[in-house]
Amino acid sequence: MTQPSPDLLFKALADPSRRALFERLCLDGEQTVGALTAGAGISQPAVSKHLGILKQAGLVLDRHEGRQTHYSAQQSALAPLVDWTGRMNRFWEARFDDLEDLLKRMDQ
Amino acid sequence: MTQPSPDLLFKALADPSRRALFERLCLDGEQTVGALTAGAGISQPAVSKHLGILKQAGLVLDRHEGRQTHYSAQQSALAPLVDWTGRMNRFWEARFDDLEDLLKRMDQ
DNA sequence: TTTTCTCATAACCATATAGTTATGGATGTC
DNA sequence: GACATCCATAACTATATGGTTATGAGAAAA
Repeated sequence: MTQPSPDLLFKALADPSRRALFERLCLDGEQTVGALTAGAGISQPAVSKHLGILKQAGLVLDRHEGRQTHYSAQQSALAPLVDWTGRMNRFWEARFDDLEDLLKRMDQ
Repeated sequence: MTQPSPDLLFKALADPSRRALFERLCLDGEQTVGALTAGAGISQPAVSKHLGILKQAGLVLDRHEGRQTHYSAQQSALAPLVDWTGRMNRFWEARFDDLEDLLKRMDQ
């Protein structure tokens, strides 16, 4: 199971409809396409397409049961996002530490 | 100073060129447009446009000095992103806790 | 079997987006 | 003043994207 690229994740989550679908799956748990379509303000094919993109990004899992498909959030797929923001902030902290060191040295 | 919306942030960071610019500002610190253009594989106007979008999302600050503009990363703007991923994961943990509770109760 | 239901895909359209070249304004240099 | 440099904006183009309606495949119901 390879890590999804941050690029795929950012792109998948950049769209408000997709983010709303993902959030709903996170908050309310597994849902069928029909249920998700009911809540979203868009057509069923649009929902299916969005779910396909979320799935490709590793953000959701699908489970077929009879004639309906259940989707659920795969929150662990957010890991690369957390890593990325962490990396960006780590450098901020590092440079902040540098600044602190500098100020300390200037104090002495 | 109002929090930038997750939507603006996700959209701003969804583009690889913009993310590369932001990463570079995070890692290497303040840069002029010229310096950034040198590294990026795109034209100077393209870089300027991307920087404009990053600025609108609150991700970068600009500082004018003579005829050049220096851009720097505003990492604190990532806060809404961290919050969002946190919220999505909190619910995961909550439901995980529920599962644990359930298993414990089943054990007794 | 026939019909109905659920979802995915196809085909299409309008708009958004990311890039380009051209240009101009402001600032520094000669 | 004349020229060069740095950046932003304008105008344009090609492609990507998000939506639609139409349709079809597969499973359940009749």
